[in-house]
Amino acid sequence: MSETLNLTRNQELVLKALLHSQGPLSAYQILDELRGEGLRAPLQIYRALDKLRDRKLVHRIETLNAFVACSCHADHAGETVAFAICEACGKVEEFSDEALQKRIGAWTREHDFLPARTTLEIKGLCAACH
Amino acid sequence: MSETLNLTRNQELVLKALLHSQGPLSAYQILDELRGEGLRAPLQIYRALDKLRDRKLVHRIETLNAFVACSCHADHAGETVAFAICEACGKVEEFSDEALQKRIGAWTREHDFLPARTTLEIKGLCAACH
DNA sequence: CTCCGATATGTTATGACATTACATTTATGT
DNA sequence: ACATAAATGTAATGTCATAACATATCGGAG
Ligand SMILES: [Zn+2]
Ligand SMILES: [Zn+2]
Ligand SMILES: [Zn+2]
Ligand SMILES: [Zn+2]
Repeated sequence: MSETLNLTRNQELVLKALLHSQGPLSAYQILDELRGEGLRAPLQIYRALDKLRDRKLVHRIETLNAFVACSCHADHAGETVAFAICEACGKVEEFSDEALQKRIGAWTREHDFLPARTTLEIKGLCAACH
Repeated sequence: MSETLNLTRNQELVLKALLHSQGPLSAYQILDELRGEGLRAPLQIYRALDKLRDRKLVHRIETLNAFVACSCHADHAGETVAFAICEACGKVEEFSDEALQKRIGAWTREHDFLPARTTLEIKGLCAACH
């Protein structure tokens, strides 16, 4: 699977670290996990993350300064991706809500604002934690 | 006006710095503006910001690591506050959309997620910049 | 008024997150 | 084989935020 993605060694290592994690990881946490593989500097992680984010294989959680592997079931074409973040167990659920996007689109049209990227992060307690 | 808010000296200085600014300011930018008033350390700014944020007089823009004075026309009671951020001129428009909140509420109910705080930031170009 | 607890302040040091700059290596297409 | 673009390695630095501790100010109970 990763083979078909033509990832470089560093990119593949970073992606696997995120896939194996239960929750979001900071760049420095990823680095610590990959020191055994020979990675030493933060920049090696950030560069891999940048490429993975370009390809929507990884997302950044702005409110946590951390990263998650994409768990999208559908495609990312033009979608606004949102996250529900449990403050108890740390799990992050990625989702994309059609109606929500429509509402955001309605606001931007009404206010003549040309949107480029939308960040939507909801913090609270997941079903298992309340 | 600020007098009726019973702000301390540092809080009032920080709030005024944000009110006089055209766009969001980082804590360190605020500090630089207030060195003339005798402030020297980042913590003095962060402490004032914390109090101002508690009282919803200031909001943090997560995607910019920066802060803005509240420009809310209505009250903040239970509202989700959102921001439209112009990437050309830097202006930030604060808003609160009832329908949007309803949609977010619908998603969280459907997924049995108990929301605490929502962050919604839209980056793009404002009416004046496109 | 005096004491006391709560809140705010001042200062230094440190921790956490991210990028610049530059040299080197590896992949790709002609 | 060569030229070019992409990726990597490394060190230093920049930016954002908090910990720890000492001091000062405010406000109410006695
Ligand atoms: Zn995704
Ligand atoms: Zn949970
Ligand atoms: Zn506001
Ligand atoms: Zn603009």
